[in-house]
Amino acid sequence: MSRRYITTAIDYPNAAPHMGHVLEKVLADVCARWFRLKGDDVRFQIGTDEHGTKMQRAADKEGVTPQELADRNVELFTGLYDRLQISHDLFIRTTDQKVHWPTVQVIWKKLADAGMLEKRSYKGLYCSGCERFMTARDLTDGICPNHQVAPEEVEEENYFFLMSKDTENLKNLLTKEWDGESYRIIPNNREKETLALLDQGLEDVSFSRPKSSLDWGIPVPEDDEHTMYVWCDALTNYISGLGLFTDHEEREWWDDATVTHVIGKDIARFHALIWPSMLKHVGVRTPDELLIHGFLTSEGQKMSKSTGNVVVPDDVLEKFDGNPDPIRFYLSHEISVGSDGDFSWDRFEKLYDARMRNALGNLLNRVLILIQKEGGKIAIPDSPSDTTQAEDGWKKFGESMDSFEVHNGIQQALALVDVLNGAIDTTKPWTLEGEEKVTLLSRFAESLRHVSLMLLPFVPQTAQAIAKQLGVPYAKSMLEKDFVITEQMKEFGGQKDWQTIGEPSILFPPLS
RNA sequence: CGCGGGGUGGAGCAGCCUGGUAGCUCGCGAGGCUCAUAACCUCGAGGUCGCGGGUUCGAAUCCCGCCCCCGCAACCA
Repeated sequence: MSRRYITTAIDYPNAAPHMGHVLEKVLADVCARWFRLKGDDVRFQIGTDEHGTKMQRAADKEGVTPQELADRNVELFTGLYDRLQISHDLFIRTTDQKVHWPTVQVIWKKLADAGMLEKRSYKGLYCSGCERFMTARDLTDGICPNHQVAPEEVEEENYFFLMSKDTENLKNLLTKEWDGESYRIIPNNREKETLALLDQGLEDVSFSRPKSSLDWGIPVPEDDEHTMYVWCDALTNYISGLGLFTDHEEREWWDDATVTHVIGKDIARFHALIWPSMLKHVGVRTPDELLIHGFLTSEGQKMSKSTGNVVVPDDVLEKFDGNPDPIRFYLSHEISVGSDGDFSWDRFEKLYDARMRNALGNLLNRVLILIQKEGGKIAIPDSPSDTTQAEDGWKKFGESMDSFEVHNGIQQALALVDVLNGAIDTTKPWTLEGEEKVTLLSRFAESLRHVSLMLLPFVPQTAQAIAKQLGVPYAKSMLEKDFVITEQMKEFGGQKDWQTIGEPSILFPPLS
């Protein structure tokens, strides 16, 4: 058995969560659930990054304190993730002074002791209207588009993290190894992109702001005049959640686990470069895998408030009376891991109808009703061809899932559904009688049991509903975190204590 | 010459790393079945895999050049 630590990016709660947040959490949750199901010891962490000027400004605008804003908005995230049945073990908040801050401050001190932090003056173009430094791209003809004024050149003191020292090391870490450690980027088309960053050369990174320009954050240890900027604060959540460098360390989840960070392409550079560099200089090993997902468009267009095409996740849930599985299914099935994808209501409804309702739900129903008419008994015959197919199916499925090609995994499960629907028409069980009929139908039911197990990481509730209708004895414990898909369960006819079916019912109702 | 991503039948995508009969979902046409949620199955139409060149016995896949879309991932969480 192996240990796995899976994390997502921590979300910035200056506004309500959108589909992009959901994509990432569902992807990570599918992975976490899969590894649990195969028997790994899994710890899964998500959270919120609550500091910074954006939060400060959003709070000022509303006339509340940043903490009040954070407390209020964080509930939008935790509530949504509960409704989506994200199976995290810890939700970490960067404003948590007990869980998060102590580790961060130790990290800072260790980086300082290692000679990796240096106070320098930073010169930039500051717009007093925006209250922030502007980059060349922010400006139109050198003028702030929001305030129609030219920003002034301002100089301030920052602590810089001397990352440029690690350029070669990081390249080695990502391509070969650094001190025997390697950090793999998944999928490999993202690897190329990230490595290109290295070729551009690495610059040192600003790690702090004067307190006068950034107050809402973690104070720099032993320097009252400065507040930590996002990197040291936010990235550290991955180990502060494990209590590293405190008296309640759970270090086995880092040192003796496969560590996988699930993040979006926008923050790949920080996770691929700054984070491992920080870790090395505080004497903590680097993570193992960086799983980078793409962005979602909405109806083929970039999601933005001005376009008005931002999809509110709760609207999607509401369409299905709070059932999280349709959206979990859509995101898993339609978006290739790592690629950009699109959310379209039309596509979403069609997929629900065609795949979930017609292919899967209807198959379950037709099989169960036929069995019910024969008395509801299950009698799975020995069948070498079925046995081989089950073995091959699980092998392929496992390979897809293990390599994080989860879209292939769910599609394989659905491909099996198609095969079964076809086989029913060919074998016409309704024309048979007696034992012949029961054994044939039992084979279909048994195949559906396998489908249900394969769907379990993606659509847990649905997978359990299928197993319950099938009457599989383990059905009631399927959603528990210690439920494991055993070798026996993966065998065709391996569930010896399964005798009768349950009560058939409509798995997915039609859309109104 | 900023950096990336993409261009595959009507629509949306997979395949490309590790060359070898072009695959999936939706849509369309014609049959079939009647167990089932007006569902299901079969067959069919529809593609010079952006363009040009190269490597190869063989290229959607590898190499070179070009065209067209999209993103910003430059201290933006």
